[in-house]
Amino acid sequence: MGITKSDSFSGHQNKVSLLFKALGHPARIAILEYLMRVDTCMCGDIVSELPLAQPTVSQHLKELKNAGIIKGNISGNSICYCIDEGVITKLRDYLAVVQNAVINQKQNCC
Amino acid sequence: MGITKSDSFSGHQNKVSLLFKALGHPARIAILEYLMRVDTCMCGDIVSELPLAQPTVSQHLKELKNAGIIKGNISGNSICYCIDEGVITKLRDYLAVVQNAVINQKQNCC
DNA sequence: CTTGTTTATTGCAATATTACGATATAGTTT
DNA sequence: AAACTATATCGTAATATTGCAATAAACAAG
Repeated sequence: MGITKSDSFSGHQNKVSLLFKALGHPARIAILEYLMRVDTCMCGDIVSELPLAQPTVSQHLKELKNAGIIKGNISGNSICYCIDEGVITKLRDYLAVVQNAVINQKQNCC
Repeated sequence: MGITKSDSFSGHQNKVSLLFKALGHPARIAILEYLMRVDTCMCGDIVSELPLAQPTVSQHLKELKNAGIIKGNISGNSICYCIDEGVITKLRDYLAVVQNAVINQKQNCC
């Protein structure tokens, strides 16, 4: 019913899916890639880099922050955003486990 | 407006976000982890493993299949599902690029 | 061909997400 | 303090997602 039955799944499964979900929108990937590209954390104008209105960008930033994918420090009257490497590592490690499990499967009929 | 402005983003950004989005639900993570655990591709009953009704599971399987994360082969009157390792690798590689970019940033003020 | 088993599709209700205008808040500058 | 800049929040409309009952479709077994 549009309501996700979070209670029916493990805490681990919920946590992992929330991280992936945060990356599941092109605007948020664009933000991530912009933060990569600027070669430092970005203290300032992310809005002008994206084809979206300021409140929409603010909302996407909030979701990335809530998921822990980016961090934001107040710096004067602007905000300094950067990617939290730890979470990226966590996701990489998770996918490594998945990949290893698949590789080591005794049968692979597909 | 609930409509994602896909046209405003690059094809790459849309593709990546669709992969992450497919993993952005605990039921789909549970399916992935079940497929890992059974130590082979699962030819049969995934429904009984999940706390969801059969049509709901079928829908989640369809989304994983559409995203290319799992493959399904017909095998008699049941279906054989397994994880597509290639896509997992693709996501790992993407996250590795992100991680390296962050590590090599000249300044990291956060 | 009928029955049972497994998976997919349809239709719909409930909730979530996306987007943005308007407005608020916080800080800086003059 | 007034004006300006940057970001957040509120309210709301449009669309998407989630979940399931009912039903269909595809195949196997008797």
